[in-house]
Amino acid sequence: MPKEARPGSGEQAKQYALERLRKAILRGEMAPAQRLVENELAESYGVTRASMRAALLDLTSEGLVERIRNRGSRVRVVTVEEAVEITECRLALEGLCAAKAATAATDAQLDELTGLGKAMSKAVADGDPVTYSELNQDLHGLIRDASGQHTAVGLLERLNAQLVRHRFQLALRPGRPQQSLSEHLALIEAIRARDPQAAETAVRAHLSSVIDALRAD
Amino acid sequence: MPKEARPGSGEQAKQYALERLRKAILRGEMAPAQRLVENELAESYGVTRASMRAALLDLTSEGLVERIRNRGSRVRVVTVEEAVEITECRLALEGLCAAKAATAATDAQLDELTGLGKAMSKAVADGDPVTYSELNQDLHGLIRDASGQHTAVGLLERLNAQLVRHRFQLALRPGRPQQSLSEHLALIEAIRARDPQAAETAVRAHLSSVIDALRAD
DNA sequence: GGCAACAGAATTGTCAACGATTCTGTTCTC
DNA sequence: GAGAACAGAATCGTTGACAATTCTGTTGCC
Repeated sequence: MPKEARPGSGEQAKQYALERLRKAILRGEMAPAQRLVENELAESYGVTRASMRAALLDLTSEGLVERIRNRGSRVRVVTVEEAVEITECRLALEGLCAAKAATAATDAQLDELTGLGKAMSKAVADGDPVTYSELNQDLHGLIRDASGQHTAVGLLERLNAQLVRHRFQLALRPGRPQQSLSEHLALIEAIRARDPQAAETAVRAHLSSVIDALRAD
Repeated sequence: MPKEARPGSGEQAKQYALERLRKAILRGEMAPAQRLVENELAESYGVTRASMRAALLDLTSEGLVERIRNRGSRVRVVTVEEAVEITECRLALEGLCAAKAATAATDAQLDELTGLGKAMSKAVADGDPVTYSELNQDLHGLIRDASGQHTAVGLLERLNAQLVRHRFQLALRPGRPQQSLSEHLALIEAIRARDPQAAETAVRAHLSSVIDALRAD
């Protein structure tokens, strides 16, 4: 059997619907505040309404979907104020991860970091904000993995999912990648030097500047 | 109709079952790793299995319950290592909240803080660890409220829920309340002085000492 | 013409029964 | 006597239908 076949019903139908819908939201295919009708989604994904419902409940607890009793589900809209709050939490948690990563990272991970830094520099030099934004994600992800902080990583993934729209807007702002790059390079250096204190400081500086940029919306 | 009546069925049965079970777990009425059978719980709370099931799913995403496909649900056991990780996240997030609270707290909230500090001193002097532990919770809660950080507060509440058992053990350890008290008083002073930096440092010092105590298990 | 009450449609919430999976204790074979 | 295969029980997963709620467009009244 094909391993990515559509589970018409039964099996892990919920899981399938969950990932499809999550991706759709993260890709911005769903307009903000768009109504999510259980029946429609269930039909379009080829699962039963119960599976779809379960998926929506999951996404609600992930903070991607908002649901009102007897009124249905909507794509959650994150205001700028919320985005700032979320980023402040990221600042605290990623600071922790960066500090841990500075001591816990393997040599192979340090090499990966170095490579990412070069790729990011190149993306900025080439004026390619989309690639840069992706590498940016990879960098933060790598640091999280290297930290070994399972709990913090889980929280951060949830927080990040809620920021897609804002992140996208931010990346396309002129001049933003340049500033972001130098902050990231400083962070990479701190981790490579295995200096937890400096790594945490660098993360905080970086995310503070993100917050400023968000507020300038 | 009585406002806390048992919704024999219908109504918001899931909500009812959810809160009952959550309280039971938080109070430690459920043994660690105890099996949670949907039918049994549903009957004992007077709701249908579907409602109970939904409640269990919610608790799973809150991290209080662990569930294995086709094998059922258990009260999640938090190992010492996890407790340490969770507390490290608390350290980061409560540090943020304390700093914000130092600038955002109202005068009334500062008075409340002062009162709590006195009550805590008294509880320690009286050798009453249970009361002290409750006041401790109140203090952290008050600081969270005063911070106005909606996102961080939500994350912290989830993290804290997972620590009940460890928190309980910690509070009964001889000598622990004394050390904890002085750290808390320093924190209160920092917030009353409206010094964000000092407040964050005080929180970090306090939770670091909690981590040390946890590790000494 | 504007506003409130009302019926119909759309949508979600709940339920009870059926089907699938996993565990457990027993039996059969070597 | 030990291990594997097997049947039975327990439990969870899924489905389809029904009930409750909310929204919407219309009608009647002032």
